Amino acid sequence: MRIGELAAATGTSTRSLRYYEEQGLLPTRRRANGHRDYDESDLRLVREIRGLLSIGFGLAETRPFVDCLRSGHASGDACPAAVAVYRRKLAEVEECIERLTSVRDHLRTQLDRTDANGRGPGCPR
Amino acid sequence: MRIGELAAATGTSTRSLRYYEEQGLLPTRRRANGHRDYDESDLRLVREIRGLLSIGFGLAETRPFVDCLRSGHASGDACPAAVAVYRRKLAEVEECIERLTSVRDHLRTQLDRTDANGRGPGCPR
DNA sequence: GCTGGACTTGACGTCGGTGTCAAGGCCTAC
DNA sequence: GTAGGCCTTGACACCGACGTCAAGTCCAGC
Repeated sequence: MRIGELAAATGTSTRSLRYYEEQGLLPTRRRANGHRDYDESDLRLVREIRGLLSIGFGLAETRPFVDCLRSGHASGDACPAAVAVYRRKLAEVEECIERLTSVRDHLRTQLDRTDANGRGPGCPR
Repeated sequence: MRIGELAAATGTSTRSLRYYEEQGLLPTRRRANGHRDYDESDLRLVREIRGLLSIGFGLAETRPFVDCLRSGHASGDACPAAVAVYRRKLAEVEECIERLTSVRDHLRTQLDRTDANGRGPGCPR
């Protein structure tokens, strides 16, 4: 499989795939003519990466999952390092939710207050 | 008040203040020697900006609040344009909370499974 | 043999809010 | 007069995940 096919199969771009390779997430197998060559296992790697990115992981955080797959495990989260990242991410997400919730409450309070006050004249738009 | 004093008074940096000015958020008053000159009203402007930034507003989104203050209103959110930004931000934040909540639930599920099985179902998505 | 599409590497652009450096002007104290 | 602290403008660096352009290589089809 060439890079364009892999990109199409995973819904990403060749640029991204080269970037993942540059970051050490994808292997560098080449054909005789220098073109990159991929197989089914690489397809799984890219799907794992894209899945994690889509839910807010950083590229670096996908490494344990990718390593896990490449070391022969059936799923990327079968390894302790990956599970640890899951836990860390969960804590991060929970903290973010908390922060946003308090911001939300703050915004609601402000809106209630300005609704009560009415509007001032001569405001810039 | 010179720029260094304003920076100290607002807990920010001179670099940031010059940037705000560059973005049209702060006035450009100068002394005879070319140094920037600030007063109490500018202090309020910067405090408004920093407060909004700290709860996740972008600098551009602070503009209506700053304009509102500069047009003589006692508070930055006294003007319709500012209230509109509040509403928009509230919607954004709420959507973000929703997304993160579903990610959180997803992560928890994954963790439960790996805890139970020693292996997860594969690519999360 | 030629066209054109897919591939290669390399490098710069993006976005936001700064940090930081450079080279110089101003002002006060000693 | 000089040290040094604050000010000035200008410009590059950063982070992340790419987009995009450039110039050249490879290969299949006609």
